[in-house]
Amino acid sequence: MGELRRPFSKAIAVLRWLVDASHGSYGVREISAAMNAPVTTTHRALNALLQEGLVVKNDSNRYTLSLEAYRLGLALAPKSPWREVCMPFVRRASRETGETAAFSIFDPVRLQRFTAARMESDHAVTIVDRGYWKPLHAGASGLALLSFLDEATQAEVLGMPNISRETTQTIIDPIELRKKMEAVRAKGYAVTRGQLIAGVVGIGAPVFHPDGRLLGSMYVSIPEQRFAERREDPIAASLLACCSAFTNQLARGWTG
Amino acid sequence: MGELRRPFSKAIAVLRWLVDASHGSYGVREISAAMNAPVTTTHRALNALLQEGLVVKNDSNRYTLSLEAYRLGLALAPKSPWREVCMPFVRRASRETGETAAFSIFDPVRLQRFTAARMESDHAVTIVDRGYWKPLHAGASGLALLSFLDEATQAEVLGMPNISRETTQTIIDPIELRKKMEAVRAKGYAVTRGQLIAGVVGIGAPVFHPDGRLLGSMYVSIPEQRFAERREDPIAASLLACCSAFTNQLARGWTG
DNA sequence: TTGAAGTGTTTCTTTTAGTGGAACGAATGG
DNA sequence: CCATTCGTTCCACTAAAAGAAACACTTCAA
Repeated sequence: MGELRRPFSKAIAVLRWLVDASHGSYGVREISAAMNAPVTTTHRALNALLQEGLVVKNDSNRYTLSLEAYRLGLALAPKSPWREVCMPFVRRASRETGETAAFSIFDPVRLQRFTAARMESDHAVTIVDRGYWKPLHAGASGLALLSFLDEATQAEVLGMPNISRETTQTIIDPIELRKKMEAVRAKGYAVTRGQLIAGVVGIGAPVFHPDGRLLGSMYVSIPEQRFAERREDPIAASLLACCSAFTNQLARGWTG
Repeated sequence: MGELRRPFSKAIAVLRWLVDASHGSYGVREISAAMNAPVTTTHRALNALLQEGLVVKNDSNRYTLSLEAYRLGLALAPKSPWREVCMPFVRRASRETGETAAFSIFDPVRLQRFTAARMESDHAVTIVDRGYWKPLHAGASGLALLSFLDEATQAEVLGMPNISRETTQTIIDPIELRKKMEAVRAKGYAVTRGQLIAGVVGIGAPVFHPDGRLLGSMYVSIPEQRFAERREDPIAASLLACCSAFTNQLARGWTG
């Protein structure tokens, strides 16, 4: 009856869930359900986290991330090798386009991306998202990455089980996706409408490491109402300039 | 010969060490030494972390924090319930005093503090520190907390084994410390010179939760050369105003 | 060229503590 | 007041964590 035993994995899964999904306190059974694990195991994992001071239990026996957990986050965030390097370029892109600009990091292991830095525009209406891992097949930022990967990796991504329909505009057919990717490569950047968030136009371009490997993508998000066709060219030009400036800076001394 | 078995604890210790002490890559034996644990155990812990994607192993078999680890930090930091609440007051204190202002959170379990938010002054010379847990017996921020704790807790702190001499100015004699604390209580804030960092004057005042318990302290750090005696009063006044404004804001609806 | 001293990793037996279904006692609520 | 939740404890079972030692590999000096 003995199932696979990986206490560390279980506890980290709980921690990760609390970090990603959370803002508040949760009961054992609630967490257990999310983990898809027996209550006892989750309870034990929570106790381990409790002992390490990463979660706290309040008066009504519900669990929350602890101050120490937040401290670790606060200590880690500024050390992130990415933020400091990409922030100037994100700022520049936002200033030049007048819209919300951001930089997505590509993870060659997960074959996913996440937004590492973002600069909101001054407009009252801006786009918010929550900075978790995102797929490559949907949205300008993802497609700007996917389209410039090598053939083998592209095939791997297209074959992944989580080619999900994020919105009604998401392309999930491999053939159509390949066609779209071809168009992206031809232009040098990706333009999508509401593929990831309904009502949002995205323009994204790849950022390469000087050694040639794909690092991430810079992108701009614009509410559909505010976007006009004629804005595409100048925005894309500005974005591409930022991307190559980024690569150049990396070339001038940074051993990533 | 079987020692205590706590795989989760070991792995978290390694992770924490990497987060706190690190900016770079480390070998197994190096980490093992820092952990004060057998190489094998550390190796296993690293493998667990590796499997969870929290660390990565580079070509020369050295270990570093992974992108995913940084992502967790980036995801966690902005969610910190502290930053968003205290940031406005830190900004105000910095603006009013013209110096670097910060807010320290008091942890009633660890009986330590750490800096949750900081606003640098515009001067060329500013104070930097690294945001880990700090003791209460040294520096204005710590003393502003220690002095306003209840008698029993104070005794516990003074009896702790880590009453360390941070600089030559640190007071470590319990009797002298009590005298200093008495003075702090009388004034309502703490002024220290170089107790934590040589050449830095600190002025700190306690922040209370509306329900009366001690939350943290706001403090200002000034390079000694730039500090004049006559500046103490206005800075302290500004600080105390910020602190009570903070408490008032908490009273107006925040269920900390 | 050799070998001493590093490194990270694997092997191995012992034994602890993780596993999870079931039972428990305290809240909660219709 | 019983039914249903909750978090927690109990328990036999056994997988995996422990850690000394051997291993494979690189480095570097003699």
